[in-house]
Amino acid sequence: MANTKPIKPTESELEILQVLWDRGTASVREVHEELLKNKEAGYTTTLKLMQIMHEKGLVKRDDSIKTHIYQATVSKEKTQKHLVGKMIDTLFGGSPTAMVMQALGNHKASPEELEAIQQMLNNLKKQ
Amino acid sequence: MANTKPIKPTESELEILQVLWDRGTASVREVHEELLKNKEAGYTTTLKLMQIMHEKGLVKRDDSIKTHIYQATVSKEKTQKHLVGKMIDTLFGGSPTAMVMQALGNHKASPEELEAIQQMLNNLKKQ
DNA sequence: CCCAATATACGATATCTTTCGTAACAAAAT
DNA sequence: ATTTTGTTACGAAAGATATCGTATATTGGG
Repeated sequence: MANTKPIKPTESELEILQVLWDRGTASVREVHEELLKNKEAGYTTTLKLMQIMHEKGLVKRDDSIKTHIYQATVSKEKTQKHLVGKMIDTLFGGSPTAMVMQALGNHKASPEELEAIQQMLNNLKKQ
Repeated sequence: MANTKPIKPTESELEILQVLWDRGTASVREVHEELLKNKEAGYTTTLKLMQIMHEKGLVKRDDSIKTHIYQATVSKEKTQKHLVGKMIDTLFGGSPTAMVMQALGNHKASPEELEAIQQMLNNLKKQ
């Protein structure tokens, strides 16, 4: 039942996944253009990365047409959960609270967001 | 003023730093024994890693005696802050709240811990 | 003094990640 | 039809990480 693949996307793969999660589907060109907003990179570099991600099963693609269309096969939520869990283990001694406190203490959140967290806390306490 | 070194310990380096943060100081042997509890590895592997960390400046050491004694030069808090910030950026679109919600939603915390977070939220809202 | 045990140093290797040049091909424009 | 443009495929190389074998030194016990 448990998902047997502990997929650990690399830094670069994560950047690409972000774009795919955002857009649902995208061509290499589209992903590449998006990446260029944040950093320098050659087109074939992006292409190669996406081909490797395809081999690894991180993405699937429709190659029935010339310009292949890619799509993530791993969900954003699952990936977040996995990586956050890992960080809690390796950097916060297994305490999610320690991490939450760290995040709240060092990274500003708006009053609205704080309110949202408040709500969630209340729900958790009720259970 | 700004710290110019963008410290990014690798996975293995982080495991070693954990031990050093915990004990304050430790020899290679001591670190190695600790690592063995969680995974297989050769002694010289640990040694080499710590030597590299020394070159990088992640640790300092007292080598006036035969058995060198190591100590972390980067603080646990700073490292946590840095890596959490990075994760927020690359995986949560820059929203610390999104990350907090994820952490709270997927990783159990005790009522006491929830209370602690509650307190912190209240303080943040006052400001 | 000599040996066994324990350390460090260092180089070699393996693997993973990232980057990019080049070739081949298809489609569109001229 | 020929050229230009845009695309994938592929291989090579650079860089970073991790692992380990071997050599060399130091120390303490016998």
